[in-house]
Amino acid sequence: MEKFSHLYRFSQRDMKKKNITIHDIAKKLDITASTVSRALNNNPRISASTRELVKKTAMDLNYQPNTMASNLRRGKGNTIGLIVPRINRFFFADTISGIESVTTPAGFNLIICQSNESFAKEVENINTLIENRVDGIIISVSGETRTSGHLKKVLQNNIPLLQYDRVIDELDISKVVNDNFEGAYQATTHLIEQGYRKIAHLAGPLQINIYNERYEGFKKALGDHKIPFRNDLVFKGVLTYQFGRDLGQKIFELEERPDAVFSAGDFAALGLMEYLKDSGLRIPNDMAIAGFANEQFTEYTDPGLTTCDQFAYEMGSMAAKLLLDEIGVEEKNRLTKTITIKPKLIIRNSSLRK
Amino acid sequence: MEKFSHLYRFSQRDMKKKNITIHDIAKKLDITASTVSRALNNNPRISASTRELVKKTAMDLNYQPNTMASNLRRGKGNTIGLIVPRINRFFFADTISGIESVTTPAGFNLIICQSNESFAKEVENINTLIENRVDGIIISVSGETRTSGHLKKVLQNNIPLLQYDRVIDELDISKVVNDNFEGAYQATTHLIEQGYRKIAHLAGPLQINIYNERYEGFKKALGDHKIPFRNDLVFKGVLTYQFGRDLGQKIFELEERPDAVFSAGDFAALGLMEYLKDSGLRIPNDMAIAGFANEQFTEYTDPGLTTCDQFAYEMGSMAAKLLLDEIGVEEKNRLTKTITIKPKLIIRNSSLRK
DNA sequence: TTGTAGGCGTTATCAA
DNA sequence: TTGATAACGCCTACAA
Repeated sequence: MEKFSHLYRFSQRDMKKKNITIHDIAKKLDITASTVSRALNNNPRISASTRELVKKTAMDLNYQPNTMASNLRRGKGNTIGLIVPRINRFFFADTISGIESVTTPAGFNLIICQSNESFAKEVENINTLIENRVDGIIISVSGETRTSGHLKKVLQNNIPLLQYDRVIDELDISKVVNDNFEGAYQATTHLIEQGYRKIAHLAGPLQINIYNERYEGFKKALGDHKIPFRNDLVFKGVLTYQFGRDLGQKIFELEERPDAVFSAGDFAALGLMEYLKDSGLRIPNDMAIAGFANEQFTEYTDPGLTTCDQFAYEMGSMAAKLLLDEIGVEEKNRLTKTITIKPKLIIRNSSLRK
Repeated sequence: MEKFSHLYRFSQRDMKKKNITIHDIAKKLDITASTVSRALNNNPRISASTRELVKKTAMDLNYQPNTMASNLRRGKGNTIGLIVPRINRFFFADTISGIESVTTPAGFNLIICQSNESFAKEVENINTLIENRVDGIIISVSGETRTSGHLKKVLQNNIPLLQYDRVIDELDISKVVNDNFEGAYQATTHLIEQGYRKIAHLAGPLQINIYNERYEGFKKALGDHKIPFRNDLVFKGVLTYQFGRDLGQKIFELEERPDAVFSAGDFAALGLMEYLKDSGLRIPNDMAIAGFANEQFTEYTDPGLTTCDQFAYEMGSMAAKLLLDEIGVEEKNRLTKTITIKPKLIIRNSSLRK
């Protein structure tokens, strides 16, 4: 019997565990909740003495403000929603880091969702964020996303929306993007300047803007240097390591091999390079290779892989700053801005003729 | 004048833009808000017909449930807080991905904070999450964290807390960890079995549990194979690429060089390997190298780097599942569980004697 | 099956 | 400078 009563006491205590509210503080100090609220929020219309007293009491009672209540009352939650295709891609992880470095100090929470490159999941994510009444949304769209109805819904709900990296162009909203065209142009030009003339291109899905832009930059660079564009040297697919390896075989067996390859992604470039190395070709002497994204590993491959750095962390922090700016401004006064970040060509030995 | 009045209309409309509530739906259908609430929440105590009607009307009116209100009323926000040292480390990015893959389908939002390896920032993060009344917190502590007062505060607030990877041991709470001891033991044993006898160790800060465990595993493996432990072959520091390079020089110039090195981190292992290669040593013939973490690049270095995979994604998803389990259980009935995941030794050419 | 009523904890407005 | 009051939108006993 003894031990049961003891259990009972415990469960009683658990049930009763109530959070301290501003009313508790008010009661203790014999003032009203409004005063407590004002004191805690550093409202100027309050005497310094009560402010201090309230704060001290709050500490003593181990008071924790209830953000949910405050959110409801003020009609906003100081939260930014973020949707990315995948968190564990280095580029996106880096952008997230940059975003967080801005949002948290500014007093915003960051809710992160990943679409896993699925349009349906992205729509779900959007709905969740709208229901949570986030103060703004930053998105880099999934590989499947072609339409923007779900994004328009965000705007209809009067939530500032900002796109970055992968964007849908039909929307009149701010964005932070990489100058993919310029990056591809530079990389291709670099290959040409190194003396390569028969240059192939591994292209990502051209419906995704970034890959299309890189493709166009590639073509432009050829044209500007009077090198005929050859469609048979463009290979399209999802730019994975395996895709690169498979293409390596195809390219290796070509009657008339290209002397250089510009891949719109580093993983495919790597797969390609490894296959060719395994097949006995020397990089870059027999074939030069350049990638895109400056993935972490590109520095450590043998030879080092020439690629384009996208300043991911900076893209993230700029996107966050831009969004916070928009949140602070009346909708009708918002300007549509596009920040384009110029990528930097990182030249390594995979393309450098000795 | 014409255009001003038109502007005025717009601003009027903006001011008035009110969100649809369950009361609006109720009014339109001439029923009460409670009924609407029940219909929307699939409460069984309601007729199928009204349920459908309500849902249809909600759609028509473009109703968005107000999660903040619902949260306040129910006293919980369906939110999980996550604190990691850095989002843009591949290991953590991967764990986050795993966590998200569990929390979102379960209907929880994920608020992510990074401590940037700073204890002060970690304390701030904790406070924010407590104020937000998150339903649970998952944390991997910063490199500076030695005390657990801030974590105890979480428990005092009756918020389930779970540690993973880097943990503070003085707390009686569940955790998901890597078997660092075992991983290090395996890696070292592998080197010994390959015939190496004079094995050095690059150790991380030993105050951080994971590095200490790896250090102990290393020592144990030596002992079990009757190889004397030599303190002068243990090098401590923060395991960056540069640290590895610098140590490469030091080790290269040693009168009596080790014939193998086990590094508690991949980046330092890489720096070391590059320095030694540049100095003309052949890996693994002149010196074998093994790392820890299975960073993405380890597969692509030349030679490939032997390392330990930690199943980061799985660690994340297990941590999330475990936490959600605890959230569903009364505090007094919660069990303290430790899930230890055995790492997998990935043997590559950096340690494989031909 | 539906309605009534009250409150979650906070803050804004008005009044004193 | 402080107090009284109401409302943010939703959910849930309890009543009908």
